[in-house]
Amino acid sequence: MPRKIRNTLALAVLGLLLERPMHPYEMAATLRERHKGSTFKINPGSLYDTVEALAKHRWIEPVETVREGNRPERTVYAHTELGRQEFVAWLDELVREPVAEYPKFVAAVSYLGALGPDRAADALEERARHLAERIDGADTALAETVGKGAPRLFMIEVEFVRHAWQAELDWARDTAAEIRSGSLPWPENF
Amino acid sequence: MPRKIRNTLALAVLGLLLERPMHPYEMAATLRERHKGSTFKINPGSLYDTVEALAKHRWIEPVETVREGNRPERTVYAHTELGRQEFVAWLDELVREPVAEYPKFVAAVSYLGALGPDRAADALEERARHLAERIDGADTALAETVGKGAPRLFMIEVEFVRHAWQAELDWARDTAAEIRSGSLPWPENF
DNA sequence: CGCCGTATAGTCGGTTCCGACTAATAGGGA
DNA sequence: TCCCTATTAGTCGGAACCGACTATACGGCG
Repeated sequence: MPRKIRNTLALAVLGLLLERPMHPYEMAATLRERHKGSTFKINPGSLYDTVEALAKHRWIEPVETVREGNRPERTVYAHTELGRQEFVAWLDELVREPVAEYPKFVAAVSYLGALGPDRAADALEERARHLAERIDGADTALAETVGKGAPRLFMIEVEFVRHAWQAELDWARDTAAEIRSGSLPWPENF
Repeated sequence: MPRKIRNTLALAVLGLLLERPMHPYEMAATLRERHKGSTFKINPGSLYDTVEALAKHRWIEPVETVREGNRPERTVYAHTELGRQEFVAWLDELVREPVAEYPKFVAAVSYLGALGPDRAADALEERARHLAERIDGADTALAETVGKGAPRLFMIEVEFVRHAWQAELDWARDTAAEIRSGSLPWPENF
């Protein structure tokens, strides 16, 4: 039987609840505060759906419903023992086994020919510039975090995406250069 | 106004119809034949939905409904001029502008700490082995295609994913080594 | 002290996506 | 010739996902 919950936002929720009980809105705020907005797609609708699904499977449980001042009620959740176990097992699996992900860029590259050589090279060079900016942003975020004395492990995924972006940038530049130089020949039927 | 159709399968459909008219089932078969099954997620349900959406927006049009022998009716579609234009514009945009994609591995890495150092290093090393296999597979596919005299451009996206996998593999091995050597310190609270 | 922008907290309806299932035919072997 | 399997072609109901929208409260400023 495949895993019952696939949305990775559930992973974020579990991770947070392992620290301490929280209500959904607080989860979203905490994730954003920690720069996790680019790791997880934090959409209110998805978040509440996910929390509900986790509760249904008993990976988390509502622990109290508080009302502070006259603000709307908030349901605070905590992880269960089952949730803690599933979290680690899921994590382990996600790291061990690469899964197919169909990124949009790959789809586009597969029809690169349709742009014609000049436009394709232009587009790749522009992408390279955008990637360079993002890499700068990642470096800044990393330096800032290390500066505040936080352990590297807290931003390890940023190190990874930085590495991945660098590789993509290199490929984009090299491929653009190959197109410009003519060493990547362009067939007629495009 | 954002793009009306986001599913990249629509890109594949348009790309095929620019070659010649086809019916949906034939599109799926053709894509699989060309090893595009790892670039596009070809699911029958999604495919028929996508074709319908494309027709609704007049990017493609039904050109005939044939019945061969006693087989069920098949609706053959062709691209429209609007479809051809949108295809190229969309392609251009997808190549130029990196978009956030939230891959599962990044999500998992962001909680790598929860695995503990030994298990994390194990998991990363296993991933590296899986990636090495995939890279071999990509090399085989590339060699085969070039051997058949097909232009490199037809498999350019395979060159890209091969490059991306290699970068991921390098990172996984390096990070595992850093964990093993203790140069990536592990905080207590995990 | 009334007004406005921002933060808090979440709802809801629609679209998209998925994959198990259906159904018919062609081809091959016993 | 009859059955079995593979191939052809597509349907359908439900799960997942999204993001615009709602509603209240707080704090500062003129």
